[in-house]
Amino acid sequence: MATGSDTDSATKGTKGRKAPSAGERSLSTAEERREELINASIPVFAEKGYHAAPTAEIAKRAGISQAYLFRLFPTKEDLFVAACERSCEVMYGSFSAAADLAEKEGKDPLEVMGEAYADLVAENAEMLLVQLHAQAISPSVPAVRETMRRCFATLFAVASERSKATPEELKLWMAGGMLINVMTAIGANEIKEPWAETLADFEGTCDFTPPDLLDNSR
Amino acid sequence: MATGSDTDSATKGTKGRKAPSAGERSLSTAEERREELINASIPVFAEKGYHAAPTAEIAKRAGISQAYLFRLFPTKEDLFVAACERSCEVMYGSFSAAADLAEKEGKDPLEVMGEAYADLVAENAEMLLVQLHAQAISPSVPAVRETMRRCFATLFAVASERSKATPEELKLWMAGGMLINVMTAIGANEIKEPWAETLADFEGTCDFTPPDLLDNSR
DNA sequence: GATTCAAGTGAGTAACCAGTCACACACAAA
DNA sequence: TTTGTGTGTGACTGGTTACTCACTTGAATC
Repeated sequence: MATGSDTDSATKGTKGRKAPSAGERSLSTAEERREELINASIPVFAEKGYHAAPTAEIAKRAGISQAYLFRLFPTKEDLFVAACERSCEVMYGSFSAAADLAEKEGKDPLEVMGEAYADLVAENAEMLLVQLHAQAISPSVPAVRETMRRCFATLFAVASERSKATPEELKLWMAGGMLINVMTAIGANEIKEPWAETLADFEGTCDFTPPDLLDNSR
Repeated sequence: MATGSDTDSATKGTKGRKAPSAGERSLSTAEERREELINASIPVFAEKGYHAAPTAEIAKRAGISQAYLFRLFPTKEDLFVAACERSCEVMYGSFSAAADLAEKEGKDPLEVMGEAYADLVAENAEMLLVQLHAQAISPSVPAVRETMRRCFATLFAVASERSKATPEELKLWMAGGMLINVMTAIGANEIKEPWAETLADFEGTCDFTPPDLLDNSR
């Protein structure tokens, strides 16, 4: 209930139904509710994982009843898959924006995308945690596995198209991203020991490009 | 359903739980049982994760009652932590053995350890899946987070001592390991697409050493 | 007003699960 | 044989959870 107060007056399109006329409309469309539900579910899935996240808590955060949640998403799995897809889309968006920036400033796209990812994770760990949980349950939940496969396929495609990197460079770049994920999950940045400071230093983690490409950047 | 009917003798009313068979001791020590329990728990935790893994199933696999499980491990969390530690120890062992081999054959230790890890994961994905689940719940289960931190600290120390790699090389090596984990979890090796074939090719993933060190190997 | 349909909910239920408890048995030493 | 201690269990329980159902409310159309 903490959340949901700020989003109740979305009403961006409201084509067919509207007529708030000085009063706010009390009903949303199912599509709007689904959107709110996805947003509300991400913190809960991030914190507790798929199995331990109660649908009742998600519904409460979205400001709707649990019963209505199950009308909008017939199963909890459906909702989790939607949350996964959302977190993937956020990542694509972040990468695309970074690539635009790199293109405009003549920097190495892969490097800027890596920095963008480190920033995204630092300020919005929820997306990453949803992904980690999704990866972990991938072997036992086919729908989630398919979603994660598509996620990596798209991620790879975006990174490949927007940079001129070789497959091997892309692989190293991806590997760096995976390391960021894990180190963030265990909070390595809070640890003042050499191993943690080495592994949790994200400044150069995604900077796997040969030195000769890094003349004007940074 | 079929409560323990598969294990040696029926558990029901039969007094002797097992035929003594000529002076053999029929009771195990608590320490032995704990060991069996850890081994039995790993596949279950690997497949279902921490929250969805029922203690009853673990007990059944170990051939003991659920009640006794809770005498040996007061909470499910304790058991999960023990399973995590076990999977870490398996990894250390694999790395140490690989380093011995590399030392004897004059190869690059980091490279051989990477290959050993790829082999370990390929033939024993359970260890890796336990780790993946542990990473995912690290933010919300402090005991697990501590365990994972120690795991990475030890891993880093072993890799550092047994190889002459710089911190930066160790970081790249670790990142490669994280990529192996994720690609294995989503079964990327089954996918016949360029992105998957690139990211799931583990032969060279951990081979981040400069070319001048790779003269006699492979 | 009457009708229709979508949005939305309170009050469940059946299943499951971590953890408990009283009790039984195995073994060894006295 | 007794007694002490550790191994081991069946039968719960209290709490939680995904999902359901009968029902109400809101708004557009006839």
